[in-house]
Amino acid sequence: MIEPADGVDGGSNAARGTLGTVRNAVLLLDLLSDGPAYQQLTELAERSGLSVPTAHRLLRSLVLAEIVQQDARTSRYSLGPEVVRLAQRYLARLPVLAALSPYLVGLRDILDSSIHVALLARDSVVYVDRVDAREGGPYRESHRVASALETPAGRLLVARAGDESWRRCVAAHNGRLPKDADELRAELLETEWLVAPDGLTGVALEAAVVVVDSRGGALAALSATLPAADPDRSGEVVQHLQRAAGAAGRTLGHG
Amino acid sequence: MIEPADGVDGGSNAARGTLGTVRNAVLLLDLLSDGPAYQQLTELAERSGLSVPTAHRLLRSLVLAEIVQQDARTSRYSLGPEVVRLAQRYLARLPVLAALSPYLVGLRDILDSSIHVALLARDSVVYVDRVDAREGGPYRESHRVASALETPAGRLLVARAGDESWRRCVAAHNGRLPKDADELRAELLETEWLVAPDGLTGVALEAAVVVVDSRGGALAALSATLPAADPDRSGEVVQHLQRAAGAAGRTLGHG
DNA sequence: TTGCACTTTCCACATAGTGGAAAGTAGTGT
DNA sequence: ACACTACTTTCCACTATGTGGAAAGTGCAA
Repeated sequence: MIEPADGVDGGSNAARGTLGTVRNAVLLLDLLSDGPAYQQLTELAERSGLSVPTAHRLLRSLVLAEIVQQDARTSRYSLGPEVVRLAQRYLARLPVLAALSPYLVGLRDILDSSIHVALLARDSVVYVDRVDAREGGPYRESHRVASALETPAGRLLVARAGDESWRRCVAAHNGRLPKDADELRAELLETEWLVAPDGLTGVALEAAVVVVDSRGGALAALSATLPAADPDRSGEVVQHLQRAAGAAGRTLGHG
Repeated sequence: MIEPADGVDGGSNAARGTLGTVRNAVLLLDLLSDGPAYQQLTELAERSGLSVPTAHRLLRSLVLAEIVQQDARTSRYSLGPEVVRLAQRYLARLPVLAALSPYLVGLRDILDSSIHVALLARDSVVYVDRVDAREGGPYRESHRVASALETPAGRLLVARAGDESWRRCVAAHNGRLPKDADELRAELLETEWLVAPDGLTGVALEAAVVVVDSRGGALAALSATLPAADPDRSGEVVQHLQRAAGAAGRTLGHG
């Protein structure tokens, strides 16, 4: 009996005609992206529900491709540098980023704040591009990944993503939501912008807007982190962000 | 007979005990990272040497995991957003980046240039972190990936990587090398820094140094792009870069 | 040394992945 | 409108390929 990584068999299985080996491999990658950077084989096997030899073979195959790294000392496994190359090539050819890029430095100079570009990936917001403010704050989190509902940029994006994405994000969100999920989503779909305290520092404010293509799909979020919490500037900041996001969206022909 | 994606069988095969399905899946990811963003199934099948149904199954499995995206209109395939999430989580936990991050803004302010952090991934340099200069030049290439020998940062890194990495990079480099490969490597191992015209614009200069851990392994490269080509400043720039790289390296306990 | 906990290899079994061929789907030109 | 082409997707029998249990290897600690 095999039946890997699937709670209940039968039923309407969306994964029909899909390779179990690939499913298990990405399951391991998922586990490696959680928790500590380097993890033990036996724990990965247990968490994934795979037998130890199977997990070992999968990891070895991924190590050969440099998708996964194995520490020579402890023989623990972690993600490898090849995922960075793949991601970078993806981002380098992503039209939204190219469209936004020319505006970022100008925005920073006008708004005197750090500017970020965020994408939605599964149930996470990832901050993929940034232009740092003139005076850096005490902390600089360079490769931020957060649960989608945790940040303004993420909230705007996930509300505009598909229904399934929304449900996944609500389920994955461990913090408590201020109101009913559907109601929150309706509210998020109303506003064009969002200002909220930065989840990390708590004192700074993050103002976010979305970039939509010609068909109205939300492709990315553009956000500014105001160094001090002076809410009076929010209006001005949002206005500038919206102008840039609109201009960028207009240069995107067909999404 | 199966024998997928392996020119000659027999011999000392390093891939023994390795899953063909995983090998083929990452082969497709590799192909997707080359050439146009969206590619056809048949061409991917041909380029990979896999049969069309097999390539289709693999891609479908990867799409299910959002490692790969399929355009609803053209049904062509491209890399998907999940690779970005994985890469970001890898980078967020990479000690070198955390060690370098605090110095970047200061370097930009002193040197009045854009600061970059680059890693080596297979045979490519990827520029994974950046702090943009006060006055942005005309172009801003946000997610740069280049053949390792093309840029100063890459050259320094690959010379210090393993022998096999060096060979791979020399083989992958399509431009022509100024001298014999081994001689070039010896030279690169001598210098602590490198200044060369920026491969992209041609006019700007890129100055690079490496960050080494306590055991002398090269973990990353730190580089500055000088807006105008005034070589007199190179000495000063390199000095500041080295100071930051040294300080960062010292905070890294055991690599 | 013994003991423990983890990683890696071995091997027989049958599951799960394979390729050819056929069916479905768009897009194009006449 | 039609047939024609080019590509994507599904079907199916075959067996190559991936699987899990058990055993061997490795390293660290007492």
